[in-house]
Amino acid sequence: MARFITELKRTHTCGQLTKADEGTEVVLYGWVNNRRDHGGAVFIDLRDREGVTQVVFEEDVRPEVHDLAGQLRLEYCVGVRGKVVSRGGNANPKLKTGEIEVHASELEIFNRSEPAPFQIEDKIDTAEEKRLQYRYLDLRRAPLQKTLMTRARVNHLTRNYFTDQGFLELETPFMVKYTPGGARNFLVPSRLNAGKFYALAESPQLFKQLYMIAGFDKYFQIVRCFRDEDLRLDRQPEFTQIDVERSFVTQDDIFETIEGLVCTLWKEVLGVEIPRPFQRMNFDESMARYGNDKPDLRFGMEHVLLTDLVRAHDGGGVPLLKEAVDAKGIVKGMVVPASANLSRTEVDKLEELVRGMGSKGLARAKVAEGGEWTQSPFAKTITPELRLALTAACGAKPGDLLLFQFGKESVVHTVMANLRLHLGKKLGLIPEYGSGGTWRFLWVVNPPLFEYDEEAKQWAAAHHAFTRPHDDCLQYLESDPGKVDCYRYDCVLNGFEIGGGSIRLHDPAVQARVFKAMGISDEEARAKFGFLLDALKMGAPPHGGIALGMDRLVMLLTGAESLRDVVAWPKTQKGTDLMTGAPGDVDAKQLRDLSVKSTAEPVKEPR
RNA sequence: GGGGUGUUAGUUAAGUCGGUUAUAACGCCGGCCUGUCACGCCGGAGGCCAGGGGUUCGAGUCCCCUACACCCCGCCA
Repeated sequence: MARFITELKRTHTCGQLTKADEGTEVVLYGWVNNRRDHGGAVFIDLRDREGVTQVVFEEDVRPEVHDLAGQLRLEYCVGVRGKVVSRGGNANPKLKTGEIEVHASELEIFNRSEPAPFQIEDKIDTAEEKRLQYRYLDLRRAPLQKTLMTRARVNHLTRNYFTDQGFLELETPFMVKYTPGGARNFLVPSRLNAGKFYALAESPQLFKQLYMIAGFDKYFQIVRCFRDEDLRLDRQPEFTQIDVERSFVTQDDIFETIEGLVCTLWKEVLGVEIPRPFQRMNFDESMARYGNDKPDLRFGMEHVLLTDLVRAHDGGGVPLLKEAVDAKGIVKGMVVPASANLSRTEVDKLEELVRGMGSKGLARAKVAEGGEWTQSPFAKTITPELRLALTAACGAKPGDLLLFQFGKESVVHTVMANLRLHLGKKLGLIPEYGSGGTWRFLWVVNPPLFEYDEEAKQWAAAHHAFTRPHDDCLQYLESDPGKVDCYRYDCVLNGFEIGGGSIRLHDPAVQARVFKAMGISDEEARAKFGFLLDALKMGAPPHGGIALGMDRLVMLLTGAESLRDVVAWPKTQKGTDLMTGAPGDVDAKQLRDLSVKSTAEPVKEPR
């Protein structure tokens, strides 16, 4: 008998064989996906990353091979040699290779498998905790195999796209100097410099700008970034960005580059043509209509800003509304169509939801025939004039339900944005993945450069301090910083921010004014960003760029519901790796070498 | 830092008003079976009900604490 692996090389994958291969002698390698032992004949579904092929072991052909096949169990790793035979009337239409099967003449068990902690199936109910603990088994499942293969394809397509257009793939350091502002950094103690720390790069931002200054005018990188912030469904502590920077460009040039990439990905991976150019929306408009800067445009239920109306009616007899506008808060409303037919209990549940997000409550009103409000805390006190004006402004018809939020601007926006998304999902307004026409790309543009930090009583960079203000706003830098818009842009898809970037500030004089507006002294600026400020004075070209969240792109391309489903080895919500146990303890000597001492209380071990 | 949900055989779940031996399916072990593909049939093993404390004659079930996981707010230039 010939030997597997050394002599018998794999001839086909398990997703490959068809009727056309009938009569061919083949060698397959893979895992036992399922077995059906009929005594005289053993059926095995053999699985590799390409698919599943049925293998048959018959008693009267090779008794010793049949006997060995009888020992096979789920997830055994095996090699099989045999002949491709048509299944005739026994074809399985559910299987890509269902028209044929392999009649085995040789079998080798490379490795047996203990019973797996969960069964390796496409659809699985096993708790994610258990799946993450045995991630290498979870990754054997077809949906995750497919996702990671898509991910590899995205990497490949991205490299080709940029390389073909003359971009250089250049690397940047992960271990960098800590710079304040922005995301919290992971820190790495320096053994050779006691008491000093590297930071893990939260993005290649400054280095890619320095590449521009160095003259590498078209740069890209598929790069890991690290942020020590609290995690979410769509946030991991280490994640991958498609990072891009160009010199001598406008915002529109960046948009063209990125739209080209995204359209290539959607065409090649999904076969979908995305219309260009992408829709654009001003930041202010997005906040007003959707409550955030990453609106999901796949459904309506837009917000209506009612602040001016309420102020014009001086609260309309409702003390809470008057208080809100008097305190410089805002008022927003939203219409839930009559067809939604929400019960009293369901609306109470919504109220619970918004309380969890910092809201004091959920004011509501059901519009009756004739414009009366019912089921509303405002119904008795509100003036008819304001009531009719609000109903009209929201475009509500009899039977519709009005929902209101009022008070502090940021809370109202957040609560209303989440309420809209929640209702969109609950009422089935969001088309399912793959149903077509569901890719709503959007550029959110022209946000303010600064936002006011209430605690510090100080204007601060809304994104980062190196974003270029609009030229026609420069006059307000000193007098009214809140009025300064900038060349910052976010690429949004179906409610996810898939990328963000800006045209950078390359003019040292304007840079100095921006720092001044933020109350950053020359010395402070020098201490924090000295090397970049120096570089900007050395013939820095006009430049700008963007970073796309690669994991999120793959998530959207594959219809995955969580970032953890598109990252091979993800962390839990507390940033731990359930498989390896990271982060772990280190011994006292290691800490001494690093001049590091932990102040953490020893963890009480449960006994 | 805050709010919420959950934790019962290897896995997924059921478990009534607090009541005496904690069920089922799949998987696992043994046996039978040549056309199955969610194969079938017969038999079997498998549990500190997350951990700790309390209430009670009696706790999987009620209360408190802790751990872990998940979702959200804050945070994420």
